[in-house]
Amino acid sequence: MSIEAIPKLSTLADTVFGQIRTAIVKGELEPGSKVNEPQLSKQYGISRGPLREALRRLEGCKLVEITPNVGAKVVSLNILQAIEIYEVRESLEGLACRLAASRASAYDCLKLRELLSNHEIQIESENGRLYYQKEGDLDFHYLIVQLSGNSRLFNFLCGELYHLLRLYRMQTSSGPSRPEQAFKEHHQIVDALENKDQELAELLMKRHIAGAKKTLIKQFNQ
Amino acid sequence: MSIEAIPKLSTLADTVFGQIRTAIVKGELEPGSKVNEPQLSKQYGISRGPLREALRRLEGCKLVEITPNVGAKVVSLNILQAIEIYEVRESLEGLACRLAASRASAYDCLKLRELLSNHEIQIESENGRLYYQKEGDLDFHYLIVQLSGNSRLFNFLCGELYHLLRLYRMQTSSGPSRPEQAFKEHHQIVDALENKDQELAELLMKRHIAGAKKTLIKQFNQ
DNA sequence: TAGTCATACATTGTCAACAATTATGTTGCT
DNA sequence: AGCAACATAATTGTTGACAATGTATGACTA
Repeated sequence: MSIEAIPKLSTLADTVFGQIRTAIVKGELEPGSKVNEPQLSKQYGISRGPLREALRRLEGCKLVEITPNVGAKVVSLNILQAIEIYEVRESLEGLACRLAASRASAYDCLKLRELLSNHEIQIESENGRLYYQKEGDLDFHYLIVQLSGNSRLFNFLCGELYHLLRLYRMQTSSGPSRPEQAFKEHHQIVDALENKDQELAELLMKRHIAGAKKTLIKQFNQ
Repeated sequence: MSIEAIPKLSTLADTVFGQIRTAIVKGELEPGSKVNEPQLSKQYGISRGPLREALRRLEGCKLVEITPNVGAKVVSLNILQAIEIYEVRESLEGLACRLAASRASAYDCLKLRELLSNHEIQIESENGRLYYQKEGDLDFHYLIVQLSGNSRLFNFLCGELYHLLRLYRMQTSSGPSRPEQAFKEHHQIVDALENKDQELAELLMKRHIAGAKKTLIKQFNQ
């Protein structure tokens, strides 16, 4: 009984949805640029049908904006929209962190520490810092949202908001800077989780994101 | 220069998206039931292409679940999922209310009072109470979210979560009960908005929704 | 030269047919 | 009777063609 070659698990529209989402978040599709259906469908080797379905899903994720009879264009975020995202983040991740505090096991906390250790190592190397700024930061938040156990929360944050965040960071070529500070705050948050201190966990996470928002605004104002 | 008959403002997929969404929320499409594409497309007088695009949008709103090679089925919410929604609501509407408190004008507050007055009148009549339980309740929350000025918040709450809420209420044929209590709390919230008391506004809204959640759970446990 | 109008082109919207997969029902066997 | 394997039907996935709409080009007029 060997492992059979998995024939096809998902549909064309779904796989291309993921591919285009990655392309947008990585900046391979320029923010604000118009999407040409025949061109893209040729590029991905599919017909326009599945492509349009993928675009509809991307519309739902707010990664493209579709205007009837005109077409889809890749979304472009300005500072105001980024601030809106951070406001929502602050609220929801605060909630996620509070819920996580009430549910996280010792093992979960260990896993978080491991993650942070890896980050620390990577911070100390120069290109590691780059990595941390680029993606690693979100890993931590991703895990906590998972620990919250609220699937609605998870879907919205990890399936939508984080991608928009990545897009904005890419667009402005600005990672979450202040890695040392963030690193300390992350550890404080795990402390609170270990103690199952829900209120403190929520407060620390909200403050953590509020701080990131301030840095964001400061960076913009110069 | 008379008003011309507006030829066609949106696409078929978009209009049908709205129609099906209404049908789902009203219960005309039974929760948990499978969606038959040929049948639905015939029913709405369109072909399967636009219908599938509409279904993809509904998938984004979490109103249908699509399984590859199997099809879409109308979502069905259990009590646990409803609680998850209320948790997210509590957090986000708290935020919305705080933001609204910092932005709402005297005129905005007047409008809110008017809305509540109309509700009060309708509460006193018997079928009015029914109305209030069914939809009217959300009008108030809808307006406050609008006043928050955060479009990301607005899109998520009013474009997604409230529809799911309506679906659950319909599914369990249980409106938000406790209308008198809710009515009082609504007025308290407007008081806070008028005083531009952000913290109080947030606290009251969160407590308001937390109370609704408790009622929800109590109703379920009997 | 600027503005507008008409024509031609490109792109999006829609459809119906075909291919691939899943669900259904029947037959034959133990 | 119950189960397995096959054949059939129904449904989903995908495609290419056609229709409708928007966009760009260029000629014509003031």
